[in-house]
Amino acid sequence: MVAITLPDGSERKFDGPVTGAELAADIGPGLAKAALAVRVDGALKDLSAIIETDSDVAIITSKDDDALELLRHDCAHVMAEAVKELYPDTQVTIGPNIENGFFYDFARDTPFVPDDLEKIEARMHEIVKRDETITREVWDRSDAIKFFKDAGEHYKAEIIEGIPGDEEVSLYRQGDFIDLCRGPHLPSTGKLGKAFKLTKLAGAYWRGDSNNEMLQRIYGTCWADKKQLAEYLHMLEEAEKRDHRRLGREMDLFHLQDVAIGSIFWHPKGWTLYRTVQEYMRKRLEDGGYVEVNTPQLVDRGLWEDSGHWEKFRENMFVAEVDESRGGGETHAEGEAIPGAEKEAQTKFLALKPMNCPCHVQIFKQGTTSYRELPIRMAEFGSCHRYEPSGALHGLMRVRAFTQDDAHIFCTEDQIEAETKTFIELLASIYKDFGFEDFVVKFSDRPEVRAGSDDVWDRAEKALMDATVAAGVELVMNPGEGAFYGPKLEFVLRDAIGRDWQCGTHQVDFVLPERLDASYIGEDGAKHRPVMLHRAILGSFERFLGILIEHYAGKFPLWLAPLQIVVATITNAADDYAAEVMEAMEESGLRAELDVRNEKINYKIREHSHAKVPVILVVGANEADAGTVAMRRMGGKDQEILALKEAAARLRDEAAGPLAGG
RNA sequence: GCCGCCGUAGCUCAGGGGUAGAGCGCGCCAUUGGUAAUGGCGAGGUCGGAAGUUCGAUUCUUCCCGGCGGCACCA
Repeated sequence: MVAITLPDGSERKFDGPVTGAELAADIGPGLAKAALAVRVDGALKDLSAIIETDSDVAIITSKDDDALELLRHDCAHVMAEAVKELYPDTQVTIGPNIENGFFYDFARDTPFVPDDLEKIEARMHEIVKRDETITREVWDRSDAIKFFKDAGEHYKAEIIEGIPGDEEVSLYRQGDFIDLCRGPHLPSTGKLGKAFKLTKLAGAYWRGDSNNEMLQRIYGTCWADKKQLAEYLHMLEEAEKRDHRRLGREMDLFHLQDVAIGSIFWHPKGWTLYRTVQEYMRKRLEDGGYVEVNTPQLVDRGLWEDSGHWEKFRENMFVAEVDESRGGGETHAEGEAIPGAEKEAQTKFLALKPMNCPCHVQIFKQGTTSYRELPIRMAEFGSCHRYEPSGALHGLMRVRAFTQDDAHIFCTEDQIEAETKTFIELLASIYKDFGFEDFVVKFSDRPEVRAGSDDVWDRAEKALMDATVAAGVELVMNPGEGAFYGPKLEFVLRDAIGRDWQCGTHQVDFVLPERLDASYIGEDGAKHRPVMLHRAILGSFERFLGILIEHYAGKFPLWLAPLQIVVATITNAADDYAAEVMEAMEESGLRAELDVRNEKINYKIREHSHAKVPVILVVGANEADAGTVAMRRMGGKDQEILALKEAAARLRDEAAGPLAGG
């Protein structure tokens, strides 16, 4: 006797073991048809799975959230089947689900081209139409390895060899296609439906290691019905419109150019935005007890050797070679011959700083520091250069020249927790001011290769963890991803199309103070090592502004908008009054422009709306007579008639932004 | 750095072995118009760069540069 409890609490009894399919049929023919899989005591299983003991069981249909996982994974299998049919010389490797879809990696001598995607997709629809039964088989491991090796599927064989000995080796068969898979799967390919689309083609290294061969990856998206698919595709299109690279051009904020790859040319409007954010940050740091410093761009190799960067970070550094015996002080790229410098050359290497920390330690080391002075929170809007791999460059998000809102907190070990908590609170408050209520915090703990004793790591990790809990922040664990010198927190924001970017960071460092011999005088009169906390909130201005542009889709709140107000006239008769309005705005410290062109008001509204100017003050003869303005907000249809004085006061208050009153 | 795709006017894109075209934008003229497209005229391109094939290359081939999407990288 097997008793099945359904989600609604009702119970069904069977004489013996029963499959999910039988259970569904027992409940009703409609459900039997719609059933895709079962959840038995919390675990998702095939519809054909035999339930032998009393269990809580839910029948999964396409309406369940779980169904998407099944559909997407089946979609990957159907794609692999299609690929094997069309291109038999292809080897299949792995094909997991990802957010919104799936991918499958294939090994093939000739790479796929975009046209192939259409053919594969068409074949996938055929396979769905064939409605092939999907069956699960458990194989003997060595039989499975032999089977795949004989079939020329060396990657699959390698995967099976890696499966732990106590695990079952299960294969799923649909038509002539058979694949190693943990499952579960749909009962047949027909259940997949039509709501899928292959989206992109990419190279990907076998097992994610760049030393391995590159495979061909095909990405796809898959949904429960066509409506969901259409919605998703539409969302992608909309997201593209808020791409910061596109808005940067459309809104005349910045540009990139071959002559300085990976560096930003900031235009007046973009630079206004940048400065607004920077001035805001400066104020918040000041209030937060930071002192601001500025340190050199070009720093002698010796310091980088001492700090360890020359050894660990050399590949990412821009290095200039200088012959100091020459009067001109010319610099040359490393390796380039210096003309006429065979003799007497006194060559020196200088590097553009990729980080600010070693320089900050130099400031810390000037004179002596008492324990009474700690913590010292030393901030710098530090310009850094890193030679990033060409394939990594991405608009403002990944550049070779950037400015961090960097700071190093020199403190005692006892102060780590409190400083961390204070930092997280400051960060959350700042993110909130920029409109980011949600962000992901990752905790990266000790990596395999690390400096410092386990005891020190225990304490550092505990301090970070305790501080995070105290700050009420939820963590995602990122095991083994800490820096070699200490654990770190990463604060991650998301761009318009769902790509994650690390912005804020907070790292505990016991190593650099040691390497650069930083010390303070303790209560006992003896020298002690300070701990360094490396921390940034925005991360880099470039990346953060990229995220900010996408977050607001260019429609900035008043305090951030590069151009806040346009005063637009209806007729020339209002020109003089418009100039008065303009003056009132400027006196209120607002960034305003006057538009007295001989154009229709429709034309002006449309143009400034496209430019995403938050406020348009329309003035015509009526307003001039009454001493008012007609205020129109970005995106709104209605207008508000206000006395000029009141409009100026209200806009001034609003434009003060989050720093208002401070 | 690796794989694939792409590079034609300021922008979006069409075209194609005989030195190029649209829309928007831009300029000029007319229009003084009450809240998201007024009308007319006009300017603007070494078709990413370098070689090669050809009588002739923007078009075909090769290499280089850059961009895009991934992968790898990301103190």
